[in-house]
Amino acid sequence: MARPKSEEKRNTLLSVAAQVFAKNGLSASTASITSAAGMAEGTLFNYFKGKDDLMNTLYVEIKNDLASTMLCGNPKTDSPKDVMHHIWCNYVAWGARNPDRLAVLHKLKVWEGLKPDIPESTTACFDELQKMVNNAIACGALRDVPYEFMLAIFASNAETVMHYIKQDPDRADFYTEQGFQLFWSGIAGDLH
Amino acid sequence: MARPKSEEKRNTLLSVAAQVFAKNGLSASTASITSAAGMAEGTLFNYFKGKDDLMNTLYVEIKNDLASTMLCGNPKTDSPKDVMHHIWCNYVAWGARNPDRLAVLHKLKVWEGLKPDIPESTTACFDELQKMVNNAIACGALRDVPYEFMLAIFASNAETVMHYIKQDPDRADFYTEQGFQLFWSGIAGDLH
Amino acid sequence: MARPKSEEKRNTLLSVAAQVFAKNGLSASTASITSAAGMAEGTLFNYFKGKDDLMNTLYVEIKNDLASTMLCGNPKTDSPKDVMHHIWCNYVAWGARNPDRLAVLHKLKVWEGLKPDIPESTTACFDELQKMVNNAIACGALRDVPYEFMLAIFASNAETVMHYIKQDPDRADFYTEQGFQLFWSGIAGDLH
Amino acid sequence: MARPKSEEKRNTLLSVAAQVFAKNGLSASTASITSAAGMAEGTLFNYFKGKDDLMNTLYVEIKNDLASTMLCGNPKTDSPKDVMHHIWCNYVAWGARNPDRLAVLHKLKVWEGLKPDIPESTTACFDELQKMVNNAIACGALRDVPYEFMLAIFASNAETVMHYIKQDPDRADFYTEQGFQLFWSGIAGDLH
DNA sequence: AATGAATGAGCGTTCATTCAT
DNA sequence: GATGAATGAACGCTCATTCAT
Repeated sequence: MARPKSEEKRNTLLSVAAQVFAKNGLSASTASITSAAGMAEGTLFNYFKGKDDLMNTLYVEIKNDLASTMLCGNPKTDSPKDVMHHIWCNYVAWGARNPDRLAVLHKLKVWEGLKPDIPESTTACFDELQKMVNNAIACGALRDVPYEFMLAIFASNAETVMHYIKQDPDRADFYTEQGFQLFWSGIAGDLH
Repeated sequence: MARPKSEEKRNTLLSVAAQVFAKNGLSASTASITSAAGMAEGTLFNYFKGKDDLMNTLYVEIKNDLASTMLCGNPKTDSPKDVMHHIWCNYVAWGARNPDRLAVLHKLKVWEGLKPDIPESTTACFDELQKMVNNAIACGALRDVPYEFMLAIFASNAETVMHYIKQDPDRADFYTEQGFQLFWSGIAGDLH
Repeated sequence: MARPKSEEKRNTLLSVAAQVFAKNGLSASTASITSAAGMAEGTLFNYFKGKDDLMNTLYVEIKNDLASTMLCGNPKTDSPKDVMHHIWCNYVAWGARNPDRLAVLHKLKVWEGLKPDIPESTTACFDELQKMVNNAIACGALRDVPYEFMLAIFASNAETVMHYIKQDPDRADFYTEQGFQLFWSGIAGDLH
Repeated sequence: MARPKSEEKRNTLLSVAAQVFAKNGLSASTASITSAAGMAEGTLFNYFKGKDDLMNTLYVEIKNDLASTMLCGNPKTDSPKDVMHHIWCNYVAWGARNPDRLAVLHKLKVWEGLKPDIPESTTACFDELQKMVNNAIACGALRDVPYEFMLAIFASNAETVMHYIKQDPDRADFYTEQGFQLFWSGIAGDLH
């Protein structure tokens, strides 16, 4: 190979694209991305088939980043509440640390052109969580709610929290804990 | 141009724009909107300063529609739970009835170019609700959570419900009630 | 209508395109055409779906022009030789008068992207000629050669003549007559 | 770069280029050629100064191939008719055997960018033919027509024949002979 | 000599907006 | 007021060419 395609350049493009899209919207030009990345306009197309491909790739990349961050450092505990609290905190902290990536994620989620069915390689990682949740439901520790639905509420509540933290970063911990308690109280079964 | 001749044409443009934006994204051309509305390309600019203006106007219009729908038929009851349940149901039903407008609302919310502080002429309508909530918090009927924050959780949960209803319309009632219970259990104070 | 699409502008575009293509090849940019026509870049696309459409339209337009020119002023005579001589002269004279259009015709004929089956609306005009040729063959006045094949030889010989006239315009008449005699001697049956 | 290492690679490039140009037009990318040839993009530029050079070289190469094929196996006869018939058949047979090269030749002939006067190293081979023709004209065996002009008619008629053979290969012999008779009858002097 | 990633000028096309009718 | 042809800046993308490896 004359010069191998550099993984680093690819990553730079993705991360710069996230910043540019966050700042200027998805309608930001590919030229503005390559220029911000210090590359020639054409270089982007060596790494991605087109703008669409870049955007879809970015979507997957952010979702994977988020998913692995959420599960990172899983505590050795059998308590569903503790496990979910851990994940919750990881989630919210990631959002606070990566406001650009979070913003882009939201934009991409409502983007026409998002390839369907890219998504759920992600959720595979959550198998263990699902098992735990189902067990907890069976023994009455959790309200009998569809797993997917619960997860969606979890996510939307967490993102509401992130939204508030972005506007008022000083009270990050407050919102994080308040939010989780709201979620948990809603979800917890009668036994607790 | 403040009060154009035909209020009807203006409304047609807004409602057609919502459909077109929902289907094809905010990048849909103004020509595709006027064409779908059976008007000439230039006509749009007799009613709106430009595409941006159309979009901002549409955003406000949808938000106002939603707000007034939510409060519509307010039940004569002092129970915060009943009041919120009533609003919740109105909200969810509106979303189920107006999937296009809901979709556009989501797209516009993450649109760069949304004029900030178009704002909350909307929330004025919710003054009474706010008073009720604050009273409920004071007497322990509701968890002590910032009003705005609670509203945001309320909205995001409701929208999660709408999302599920869109995919599985037959279980609309189930999701509506499950969702509200989750929300209410989370929000309710220790007294209940 | 606000301003009707002007047939004149359309014709200007076609004729300027022929000149530009003749001079710079089919790879000439659409911008170079509109600029030479004194119009804005976008205007071309009001009149043609795209560059391909312009080129296909131009091809048809030139062929039709040529065909009607060839048949123009048909002499009242029953002699196949006289009729073909008349057409031959019209053909060659057109080529000498319209070197650009002739050049573009040649370029377009070998252009990938030429829509198939556009062509032969043209040949309909030649029905009478075909009848005459077939009669002449039947009575031995013309060699028994497929009509289409004979026409093709006719055309290619005529274009060879045009080619020579372009390089040596002073001897136009000489080449025209020489060429026709070559063609006619080849095609004539034994009776003549 | 005059004599690159691998003559074979150079020839491969030329012959693959002919196929690709025939199929996709002269606007085919250099990358598509090298890729079809199983080489790296840059390799083409080790053998040719640029795309233009490749195309001009290809033009000359095909013309030389054609010329030597036409004269190949020259029969020991003094009859101009037999000699021309021999050449005619070689010509037509070459075209039927090499439709791609024939197609490219036509495309290149109308290509802007063809270097003028690459020229007629080719025609040198035809010196003997020219002598024979001039003699035949002098003694009345051939019509008194400029040699170059006669050659052009010869070529255009032959190519018309090739065109018909391409569409109807089963009647190749028929068209070949019909075509030659047409040509010869046209060209022959009064003595025959 | 061979490679292919990097380059950036140039292209066809779109589209919000203007304005003559 | 309604129209839609005219406009031209801006875009995504291609591709011949270079050159570090």
